[in-house]
Amino acid sequence: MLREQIVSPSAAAQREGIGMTLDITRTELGLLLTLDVLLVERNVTRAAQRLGISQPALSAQLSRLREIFGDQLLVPAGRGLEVTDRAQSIMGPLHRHLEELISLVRETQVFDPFTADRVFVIATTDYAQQTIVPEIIRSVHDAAPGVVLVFVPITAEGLIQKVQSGHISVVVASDSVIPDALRAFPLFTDRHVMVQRESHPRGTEAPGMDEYCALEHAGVSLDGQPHGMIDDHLQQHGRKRRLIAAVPSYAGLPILLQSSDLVVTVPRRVASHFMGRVEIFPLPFETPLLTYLVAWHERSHGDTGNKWLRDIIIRTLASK
DNA sequence: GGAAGTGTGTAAAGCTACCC
DNA sequence: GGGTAGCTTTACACACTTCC
Repeated sequence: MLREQIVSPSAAAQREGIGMTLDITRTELGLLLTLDVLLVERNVTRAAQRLGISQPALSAQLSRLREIFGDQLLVPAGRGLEVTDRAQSIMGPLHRHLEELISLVRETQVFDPFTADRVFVIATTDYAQQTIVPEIIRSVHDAAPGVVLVFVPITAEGLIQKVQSGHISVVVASDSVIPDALRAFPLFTDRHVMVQRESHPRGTEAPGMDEYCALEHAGVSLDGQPHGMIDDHLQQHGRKRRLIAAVPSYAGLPILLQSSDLVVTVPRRVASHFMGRVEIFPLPFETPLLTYLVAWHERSHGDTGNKWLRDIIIRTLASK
């Protein structure tokens, strides 16, 4: 008989009514997974496909769930199903607890990079995509040929939720981007430099403050605003530079440099990856040090696969 | 070891609501 | 009103566990 109590000191104690009498069965635990999928899909056919069973089988499971909860849980609404108030109240806690159980299982599983076929999603900034992504891909592929890395751009909106839900495995970005709620480990630091094309008419001397502000600049604007961190910093010191154009990505800067007399101010790592011949100068003023981190959510902290990924990113980048 | 009970699966048929 | 989509019910099969 499969139906048995999960938490009980002994069968004898059960018969005697001694010990814990948690009224939940292995079957019901499986049904909770079904319910979780059903509440998301709100469609028996699609939920059955996701769970890899037939639609009637899932319908039977829904029937048992309705019996257990004493509620319809999902009621017909047109051609689909609508959740009841009771199901609505169950939905959040159920999903959270199941996520915790899944994490628990993952924590106990040993991640073997040689045989792993897992997909990791890494959220990065434009900076990382221009500089360190190739190194991460090389290191991961060498160590784990079956692992697939998916890089996605960081969007401030919902970042925490995406990391918390597991849609994003880790975040690689500067400390100004990483939310405090995430665990993080420092990778390296960087500073801004000024870059111009080779044979620029202004010559090859490092610029002074007056010259820097008088030069025509191009920049990167992710949010559509025509000023950034450097402009804010200059403004605090009562200075202003001449920003002529802003492009949405660091990738657009080299062509601007080669085809004009514009100069750009970017992190040194970005400058060192620019195509074409360029000249790099220190800035005539101090800027805050950029600290880059790898960050992850508490729920992934014990996941051996996630830990392996963090370690390989740290090993690859921390020494650079 | 075999019978009985339980859980879960599929196939088929029926019902209901929506769309044209 | 017929076609379609989706859910439920029924009948039956199979696997597994428990009990004798």
